[in-house]
Amino acid sequence: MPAQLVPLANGVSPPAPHRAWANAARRACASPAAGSVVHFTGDQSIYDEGDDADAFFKVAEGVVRTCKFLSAGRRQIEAFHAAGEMFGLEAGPDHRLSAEAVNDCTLVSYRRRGVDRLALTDAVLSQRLLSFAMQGLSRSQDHALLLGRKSAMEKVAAFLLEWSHHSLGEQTVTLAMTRQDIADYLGLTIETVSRTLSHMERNALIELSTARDIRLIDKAALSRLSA
Amino acid sequence: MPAQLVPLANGVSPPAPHRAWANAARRACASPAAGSVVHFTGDQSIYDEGDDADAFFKVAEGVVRTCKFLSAGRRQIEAFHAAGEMFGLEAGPDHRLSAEAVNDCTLVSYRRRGVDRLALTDAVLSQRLLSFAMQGLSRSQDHALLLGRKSAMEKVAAFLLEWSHHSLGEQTVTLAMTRQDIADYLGLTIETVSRTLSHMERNALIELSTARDIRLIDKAALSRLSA
DNA sequence: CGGGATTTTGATTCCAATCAAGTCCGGTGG
DNA sequence: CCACCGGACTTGATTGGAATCAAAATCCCG
Repeated sequence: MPAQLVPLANGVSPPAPHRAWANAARRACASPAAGSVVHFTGDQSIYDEGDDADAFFKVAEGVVRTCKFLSAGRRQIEAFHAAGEMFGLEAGPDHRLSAEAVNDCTLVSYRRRGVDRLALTDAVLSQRLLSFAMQGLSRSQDHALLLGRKSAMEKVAAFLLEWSHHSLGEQTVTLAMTRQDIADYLGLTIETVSRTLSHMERNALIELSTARDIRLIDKAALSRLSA
Repeated sequence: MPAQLVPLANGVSPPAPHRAWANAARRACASPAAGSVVHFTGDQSIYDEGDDADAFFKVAEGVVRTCKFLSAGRRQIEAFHAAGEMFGLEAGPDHRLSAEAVNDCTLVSYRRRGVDRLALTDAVLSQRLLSFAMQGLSRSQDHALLLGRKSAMEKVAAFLLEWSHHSLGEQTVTLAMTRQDIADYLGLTIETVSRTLSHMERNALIELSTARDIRLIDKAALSRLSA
């Protein structure tokens, strides 16, 4: 069976769901601007910091985290990537972050060299790559502001609002990640994340339907809190 | 007198020193890939967050800080830019950060639209822009790790080592910025920065010749501390 | 049900922030 | 030249917010 080839789409619209192609589909593509579908299960490593950056990815289903590690098991999650988002494109020869599946996910893998080559002649693709990089930069800068200058309450509020955009109804946020993931994204501990959420619930800002399903009762107040 | 036009150089090599051209030189350029020379004095604003991003800059002399502001006067410095470094290039229509002169500095200003247009036909320029953006992204991600997961001691050690690369002899770091700038870059307070430096001096890791001239006595130890 | 992982809650500690004086320059003018 | 001024920096005392240590509760998933 030939691997399904997926074109490098224009926008970041959520792609149609893909079915479980064999992992062997990876790298089976011929056209440099087409990707092959790959699957990862929860907590599986996609690539590690320092790995050869010969491929980059677009999320079709699921959520991916990109992160860096420090001594003593400290981890900083740089970003979560949901359906439609790309990650893993590098300027240098190797990956500067690790990438792991937060939950079971379907990705489209693109070969880096092919895209590099194509970009030399395709100005529109070039523009799109630059735009992708600049958006990532902007996101990372907002994240730095959060990490460097916001309180635990502000961090958690900002996180909830950020993720409300990824949930269908913007009233209920369904979190794919654990408290540890959230803590490592916000530069906090799991206990502080949990306490802060409890505190928000006591103050009727949110409702913890389950630990992973959070209803945002008072978005305006959260918004005020997040800055 | 015609404004001096400065080509968008290939690398990030420190450019030859420029003399004080009139501020009127700004935007007087004809070729889209040439820039005009501009001057700013210490603490002067170059542009503010939200300003129209019609120009971006390369530092010829001096140091520039790019930063974001939060309520209650909180500030996060995203980066310091020294000679040879570019800043202010945006994906969207406006600047996402503010930029201010740390000390008196000489910049080369490039018009954004011109470069955009040129990039459509010049693949090499395109590549260079992408590379620039990706380097910024990488830097910002390292910064996020520092802000989210490092102790005060680790932050200051990392900062000193980072800035030793900008000093002529890598033994003595001459700081262009105040303790407040350092604090806002590292997500600390001035007192903590000062205390941490004093502590490092007591432990014979550094020597504070003056407050702004720091001799790195034991770089290996600093390096160990910074991770 | 049962059992492990995840999450919450509680008690305590600790690092960095805050509050509060000093000290050290670098520049200015007498 | 030197005394003085003001901003930048340092140091000290105390507080406070989040981390750590510890334990219970809850949620899954078989």
